[in-house]
Amino acid sequence: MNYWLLKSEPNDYSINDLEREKTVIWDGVRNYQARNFLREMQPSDVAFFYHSNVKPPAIVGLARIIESQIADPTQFAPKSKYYDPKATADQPRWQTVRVEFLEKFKETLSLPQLKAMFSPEEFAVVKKGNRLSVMPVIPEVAQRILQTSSMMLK
DNA sequence: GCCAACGTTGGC
DNA sequence: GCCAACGTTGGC
Repeated sequence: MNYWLLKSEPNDYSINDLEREKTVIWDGVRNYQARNFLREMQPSDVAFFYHSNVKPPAIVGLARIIESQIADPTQFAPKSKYYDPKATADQPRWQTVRVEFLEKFKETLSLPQLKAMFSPEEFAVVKKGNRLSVMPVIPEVAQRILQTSSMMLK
């Protein structure tokens, strides 16, 4: 089982949206490095849900990957801003996953807190200028985040 | 709102 | 294949 981090601007799609909808196809990723990570995801993997472009940016909860290797439907939709004319049903260019809501942290873990806990080498999200919206999380980092968030429940 | 740090595009 | 120009992300 692997851990991941998924960024989303809450104005666009927040953890509350996921909690309400239960599951969602993580569509609209149009960066090759991020897509390659999406292709590696397997059902039962766990993703940290990160809110970007807000004050403060923070990890706000957990989601689980429940279906992998989904062709991102927006690539076939001419009216979508994510439409890709080079994609065909036979040869989709953008694969993604379906995630389900797991939990919302009682206390979120802000970017300043994450910077205090982790080096840029062990956790890329704290690296200055990092723009990647999908990234792996090494087990040591995942465990420390989970421990910290469960401690804050008390 | 600013701007650093990218990723992409396209001319050559 | 190089790289300048441009566009986007996202922290601050």
